[in-house]
Amino acid sequence: MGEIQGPVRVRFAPSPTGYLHIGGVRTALFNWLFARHYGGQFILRIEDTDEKRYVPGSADDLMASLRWVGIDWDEGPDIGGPYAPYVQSLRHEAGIYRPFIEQLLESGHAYMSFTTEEELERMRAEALARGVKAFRFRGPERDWSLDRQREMAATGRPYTVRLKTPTEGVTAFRDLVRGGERIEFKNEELYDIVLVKSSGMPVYHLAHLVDDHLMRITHVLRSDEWVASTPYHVLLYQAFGWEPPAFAHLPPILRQDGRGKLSKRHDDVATNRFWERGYLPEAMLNYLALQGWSYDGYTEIMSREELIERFTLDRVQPSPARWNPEKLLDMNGIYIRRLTTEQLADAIAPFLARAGLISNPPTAEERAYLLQLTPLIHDRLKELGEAPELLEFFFREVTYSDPLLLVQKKMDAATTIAALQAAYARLAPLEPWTHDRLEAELRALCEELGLKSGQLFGAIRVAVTGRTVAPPLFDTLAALGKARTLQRLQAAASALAAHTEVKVQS
RNA sequence: GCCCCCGUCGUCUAGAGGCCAAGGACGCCACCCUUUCAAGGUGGAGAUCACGGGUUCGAAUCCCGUCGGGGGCGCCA
Repeated sequence: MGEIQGPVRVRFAPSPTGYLHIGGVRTALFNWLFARHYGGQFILRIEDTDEKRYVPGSADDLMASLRWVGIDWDEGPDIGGPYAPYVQSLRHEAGIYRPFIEQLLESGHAYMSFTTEEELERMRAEALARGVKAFRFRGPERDWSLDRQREMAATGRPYTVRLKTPTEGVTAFRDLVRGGERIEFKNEELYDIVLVKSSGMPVYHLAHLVDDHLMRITHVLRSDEWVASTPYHVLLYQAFGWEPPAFAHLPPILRQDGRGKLSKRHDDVATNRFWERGYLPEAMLNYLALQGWSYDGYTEIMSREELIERFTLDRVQPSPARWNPEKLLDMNGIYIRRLTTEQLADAIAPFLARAGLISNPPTAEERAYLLQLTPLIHDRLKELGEAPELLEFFFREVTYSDPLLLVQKKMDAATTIAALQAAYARLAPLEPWTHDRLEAELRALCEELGLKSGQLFGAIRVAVTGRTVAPPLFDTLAALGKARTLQRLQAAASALAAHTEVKVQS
């Protein structure tokens, strides 16, 4: 096994049962990278044969999630294609699966099973009670003639169609992720799976396989949890007399604690949550590509194009990866730092608007101001959603919930108030109000007052921003403007005075 | 329970018999830079390559067993 040759067609076939989580995006991504690397096609197909778990709107959400990270498809439910439709319920309505079911019945590879769900349930429970290790159901009808099956069906008894699995021998397939190694199952350990529900709706096993064949899928890259059902698929390909595709089972992404697979219930991993919090799609794409795949021992930051160029199946890891939000966060920071000021400003604008700090879309003045503020937080941002918090004091008045924060090391309320007032006096006449002039004046003031820069600047920082952690001071003052700076110096001094009942000299 | 898959620093990984007294990244710690926080720079702790047997002159790399983890055992996908 080695080189992949010939045209490549792969698909991502999610079921619309809720939000797409990042594990699903990873599976889609590997398929997409594989298709793009070999110049093949990537197909999106919606597998909605489970009427019970269907969640309206989730197909749209899932497509939005894929588009967000930049995954596009060559054929799909929204854009059609030569094998349309790309939604299984629609294909079922169009009668696409019917002849194939008929074929299986005729050839004796499948049979009508009249055992009801309730009976099955009871049998399972009894078997368990008897201490049977594994309940492997094979219906008595598997030995009936097709005519007899049809007669029974004609009486109106509901039935399912089951695959008549062999009871001896082995079924095997090769897996590209494991270097083309053979994975083998004993047929006696299989059971007669349902192919068509009593409602007449085909089940995943049948539908996906017929579709893959009809759509000329060459490689099936899917999550690891499918290896156990692959022998059934192999058996089905044999029953139809079709050439099976190549299989590649991708390692799962485990929860952070390693206990089980990632799930929406336990982990905050719905894809749309990441754009809400301000993750860059490039960062997500890059992070996800590294979950189970690597290029070499040291290259991590790779563009979409580099990923496409470098992605091959032989570098996909068979062992599970583990969800690591800290690594993603770090990577997001890297991608944010690579943005230009303009790009970042435009990226954070919606977040500021949502926080009510600016309008949506921003006015020309707001955008200009934002362009001035963006460099102050550029290196400090890891999620775009943090921007409103970091920038809030530029848009709203500050309050001093704890005035004692104004007091720096080795200072007290009195000296702090004096320092703030001295700063006020020093800056009031300052013209022009620029970074360099502010720095020169305030450094000189440190000398005069006999204060360390940390002390004076710290006090001013809290006075002007209302917080102990903020962007660099002179940039902040310059961006804030003279009027507001002076007003806040005064307000802070008063607040501290009121709080400590120190008398303010006027 | 049965079947299948997997097993290198806490985490993601490099490693395809000698270049490995195991390299990179995240996280962690320290120092430098510095007005706070970041960013950046430098350094550090952290893996007897799950364990035990083989094969071989030589094994993280090959084989077997054990243990551990994960997955599957549905008229869900």
